Amino acid sequence: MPELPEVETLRRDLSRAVIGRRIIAVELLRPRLLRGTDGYTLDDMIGVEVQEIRRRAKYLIVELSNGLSLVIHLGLAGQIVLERPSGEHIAGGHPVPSFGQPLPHSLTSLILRLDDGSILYLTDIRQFARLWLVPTGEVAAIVPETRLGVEPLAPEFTPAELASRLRRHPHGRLKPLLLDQSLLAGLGNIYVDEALWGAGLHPLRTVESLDDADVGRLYEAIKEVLDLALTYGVARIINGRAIPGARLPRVHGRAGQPCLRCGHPIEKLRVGGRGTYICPVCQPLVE
DNA sequence: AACTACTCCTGGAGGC
DNA sequence: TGCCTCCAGGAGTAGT
Repeated sequence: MPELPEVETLRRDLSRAVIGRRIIAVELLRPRLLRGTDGYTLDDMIGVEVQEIRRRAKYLIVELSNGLSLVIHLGLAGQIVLERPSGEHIAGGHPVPSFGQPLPHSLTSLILRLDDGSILYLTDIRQFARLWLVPTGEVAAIVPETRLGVEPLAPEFTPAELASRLRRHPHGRLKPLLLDQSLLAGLGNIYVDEALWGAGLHPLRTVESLDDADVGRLYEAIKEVLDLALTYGVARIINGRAIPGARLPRVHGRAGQPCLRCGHPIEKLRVGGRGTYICPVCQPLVE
């Protein structure tokens, strides 16, 4: 569930707390989390300063002062919580286990201790998160530009760019294409549903059925949902169910509840094996 | 090119 | 209460 807005929010929140801090201890409780070290070990992070935290697609890249980078992908249900000495918690990623619950949890995979007394916990109830420690110059081997498309927050992402990328797949359907990280990097199941609802487009629409106005609305809807999530807070969903009270989600996880635009009940379908939520009135399937 | 199925994994929900 | 099955889903791979 951590998609671009969750990872970007975490990047921003962690950056203000850990940049300039030194790592004083590393505990890897679930060794399978670590997928590649290029011959280094996690102990090579000890005594080293955090210089920068970057994001590409759904990857977090923690650049260290010794020329290494810790690359983190939270997978389906990875969560990071930083406990600061003040008692403040900085938390992001999957909301289960609940933020604020005592840590470490039985599924906590990694613990980093920092020189100001902060402790960072990576907890992952589905064990699909992945970690790599590699020279910063070789991060591209883990986060390959050849397999990652345009960043929706970057200036290169324009209506023309979206149209050009979609038009390479005239027979492709919208939802699988928007989930394809090599086309557009960072959207996942939830925000794709939100964007398609915003644009009034059915997830099974083919690219060739879209006119320029449709693509323009889709572009604006993607920008809008990312802006909502980054400004007012990420979508709140646990085990596929929307948690009421936030601005997002507006459609995902709301099966049976009224569409916020027209009142018709939201329907759930499966598209490409993924649970998909639509308003059948606002998002008609036309070819 | 487009699609499906399968793998990794665990916890929560719902059926009976 | 308690088993059992299904589902959640990012990403990679294999097969059609």
